[in-house]
Amino acid sequence: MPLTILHADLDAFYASVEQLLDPSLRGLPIAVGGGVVLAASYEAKRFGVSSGMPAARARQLCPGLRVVGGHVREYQRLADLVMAVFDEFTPHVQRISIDEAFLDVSGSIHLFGDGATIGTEIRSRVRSRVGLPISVGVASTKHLAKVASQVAKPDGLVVVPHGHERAFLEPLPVGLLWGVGPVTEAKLAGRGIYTIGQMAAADHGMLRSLLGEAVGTKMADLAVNRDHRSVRPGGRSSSVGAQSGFGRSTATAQLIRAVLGHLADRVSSRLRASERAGRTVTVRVRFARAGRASRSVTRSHTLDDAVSTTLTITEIAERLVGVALADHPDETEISLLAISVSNLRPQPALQLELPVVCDDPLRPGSPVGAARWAVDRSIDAVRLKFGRTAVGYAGVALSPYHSVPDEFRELAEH
DNA sequence: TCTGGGGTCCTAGGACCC
DNA sequence: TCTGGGGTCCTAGGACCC
Repeated sequence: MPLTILHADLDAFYASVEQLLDPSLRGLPIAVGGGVVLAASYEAKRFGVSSGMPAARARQLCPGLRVVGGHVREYQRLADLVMAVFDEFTPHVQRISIDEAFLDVSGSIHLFGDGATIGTEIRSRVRSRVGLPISVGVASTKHLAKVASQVAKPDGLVVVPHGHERAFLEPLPVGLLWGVGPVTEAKLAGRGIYTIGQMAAADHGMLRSLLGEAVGTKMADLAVNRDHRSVRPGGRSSSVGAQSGFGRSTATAQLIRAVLGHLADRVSSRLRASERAGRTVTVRVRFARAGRASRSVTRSHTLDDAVSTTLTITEIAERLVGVALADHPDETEISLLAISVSNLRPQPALQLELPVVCDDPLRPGSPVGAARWAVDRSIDAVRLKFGRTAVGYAGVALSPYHSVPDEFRELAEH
């Protein structure tokens, strides 16, 4: 028996929430974001406005565009309500971002009806209870369900009947395949491949040499709807990171320290909140030079022990940025810094009190690490009670380098 | 107009071990 | 002494997704 997989995806999510909260925005072209567009309503998309675009550019394309601020808390709350609707049909729900999920309803059909019936009912409940439009794709594999939901947008349902998968895929552009972006699309176009059908007919060896072993094999499989991935509930991220863009600036020690301090604070407090720590610290530096495309480099360091203390991560990051700058002596201006911690493992709060875990990885045997744990735990506790801005490290909390308000940063979290 | 921020996965070379 | 193969880990970069 073929499986029945649904992919459910809220339409223009942030923009739809804003229109839900403020009825005067309904039917109007709107964009959510500050300097850049995080989401555009369908009315705005018709003018060519898309996410990731600078707001100034979006206004040029769409003169009547309303740019609205983000109701960050509402996004999370409403998305969670939608996910709760999914749970009513099956426990096999895999959330893949704030606003979309896969559902394996194969075992629910005898209770609720076939995939089309369940998809229709989900759309109806989300509309009536939450008030948001949602598109649903129904198919026998995850990948095809995802393609179907894209075809269904906006506010639609597309069912791909079993046995008709390849006929459905054949005429569609390769860009609809999950994993095909601008670069891959251009490479395929160079071989005269524009549709999924053309890709299915292409020589597999050629695809692998053109796109690389893994991507080539995957594409050859997807084009003929070979997709054996199952819907897996849960799953935590395998890295935690933060970045900050601040416009072209001279790379002074003060700037670097202030930005890294702030980033390390965000990353480490999130690590501790999820009771995790990581062994690998990675920094990214984006160089900015007038009249030339910016480029970024990364430097990473893997420690013997996992860390999650603010000051330790700050110090490692500072050292790594120093290495990156030393490797590029001709670059004097930077426009972005990022810190990411990976190689994560559980670190229960209880363990934090143990001296052996508190060892300072930069200076093994040093009691400094233990003191840092205590300070971080205290800061976490105060913030839990009085809010993030109540307390922090001097020079971090007072730093002027906060180009984007923290609420906006949290848009992309989770 | 190269703009924001938070992620995943893949590739390729080198070190190291068996 | 040289040769071979396989596996794992680390590092840097890049494509892609929301």
